[in-house]
Amino acid sequence: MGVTVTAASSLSQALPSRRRTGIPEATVARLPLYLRALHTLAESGRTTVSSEDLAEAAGVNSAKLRKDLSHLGSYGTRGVGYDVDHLVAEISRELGLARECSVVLVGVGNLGRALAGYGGFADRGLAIGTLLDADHARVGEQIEGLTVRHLDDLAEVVTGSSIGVIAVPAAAAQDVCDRLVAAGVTSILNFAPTVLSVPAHVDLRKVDLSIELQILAFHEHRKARVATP
Amino acid sequence: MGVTVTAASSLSQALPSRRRTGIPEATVARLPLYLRALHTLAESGRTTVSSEDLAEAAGVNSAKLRKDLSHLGSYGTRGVGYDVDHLVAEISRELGLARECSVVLVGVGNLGRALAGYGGFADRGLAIGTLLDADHARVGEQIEGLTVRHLDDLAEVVTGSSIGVIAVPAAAAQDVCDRLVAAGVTSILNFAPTVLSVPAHVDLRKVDLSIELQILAFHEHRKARVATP
DNA sequence: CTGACTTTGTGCATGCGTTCACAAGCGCGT
DNA sequence: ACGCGCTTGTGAACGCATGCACAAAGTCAG
Repeated sequence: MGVTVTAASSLSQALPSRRRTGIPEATVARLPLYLRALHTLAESGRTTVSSEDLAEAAGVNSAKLRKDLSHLGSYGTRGVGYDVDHLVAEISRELGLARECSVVLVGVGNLGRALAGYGGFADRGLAIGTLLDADHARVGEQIEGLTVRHLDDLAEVVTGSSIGVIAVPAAAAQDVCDRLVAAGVTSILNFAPTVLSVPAHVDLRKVDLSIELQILAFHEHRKARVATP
Repeated sequence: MGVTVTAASSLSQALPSRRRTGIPEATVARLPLYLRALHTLAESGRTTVSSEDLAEAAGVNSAKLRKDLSHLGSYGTRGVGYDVDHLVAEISRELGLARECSVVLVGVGNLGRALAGYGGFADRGLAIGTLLDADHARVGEQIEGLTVRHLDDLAEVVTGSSIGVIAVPAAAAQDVCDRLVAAGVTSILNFAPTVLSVPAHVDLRKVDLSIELQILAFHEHRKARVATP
């Protein structure tokens, strides 16, 4: 207890974990953290930052931070630290945030709306590009500056490399998933509480909003159990 | 590619990972997965299930599943499999879902509303108990059968072991967090894209909705890069 | 120019998690 | 009763990730 845990990933299905790039999966999972911390620092006027300070801002160990950054290359200056802007650029480049990687969000219920407006998304570079919904009543609605289009328009909005985000009820998730795949999407992020199946060439990740809460409940339960054995 | 990754946790700050209980943190993170799969199976009428089948339903390796379950005890029958209902009961008990662990959700914006109605939460046992918001205009509103109360009522709704969920804008998160701590909450789940600081005795976990998307972008980027070197 | 201080980058050891592979155990048909 | 086949539970090996501790490298003052 008393330890801040940043939940984020790597309950992986054990991908060889470092597929071809020399960058470990665990490091990739932390890069977004560093990126956000760097943006915050940049806004407060910092131009350089030491691994110690950046690590604290991101909530990780400084040794881990340095090792993570070393996988990208040697972008620090000994005795000084890292140049904030330069590091932002390098991490963004590595994550592929510079390219216009269009994100298609399906489902503009509460969760979809929340995602569209999530502060963390637009960390310069990776913003939701299209909103779709199967409900005709919602088509035409304006959300965060975007107009909701119908799911049937999917084929028109999918470009070369698109990422699909599923934020629909569990019952509709597999159908939406299939349509995304049919439209040529090869990377899908699923927020619906269901296990989806996709062809072998598609990358599927899943975010379950309730898992972290249940983990927390476990610890709370354990605490109570230790107190009264 | 073509591998389904279930994102869920354990980018921990390296807690000794197995604090006192004999149950590894990685296993705890997967128990909710099994629980959901079991509920689905139960609804479709299955009474027993083999590790192979359950593993597929949950999207994990069968060996991993067996090892995970073995940490709870020997609840399987060799040659047959596991009794679905019994296993549900055991996992729920272990996670502390049986106790009425009241969950207090602060912030009923889009994200808060999405959480309140999230299909996965109410997997029998762990439901949101209270909705709070700092905006007087939202107080009194009915959401998912609950009435929104004002944040100032915090002290009245916090019971013995409560879990606090923060679903407010980043700028307000630290303030809400402090108020939760002051009210005696010792387990907090943060959905706001900010690093929060808490006293040593408080358990803080963080869910960042954008991280998974950025990881996916990385893989998509890498795929594109390999294709055109 | 030199020397002392600061901070990066990394070799190494340790521990956790995953996976394989198999023995132990249980039910069922005969 | 008894063996056959199926499934669990686990011992052991491997690999990844983490964290320590230090050498390399650069800055800044004088």
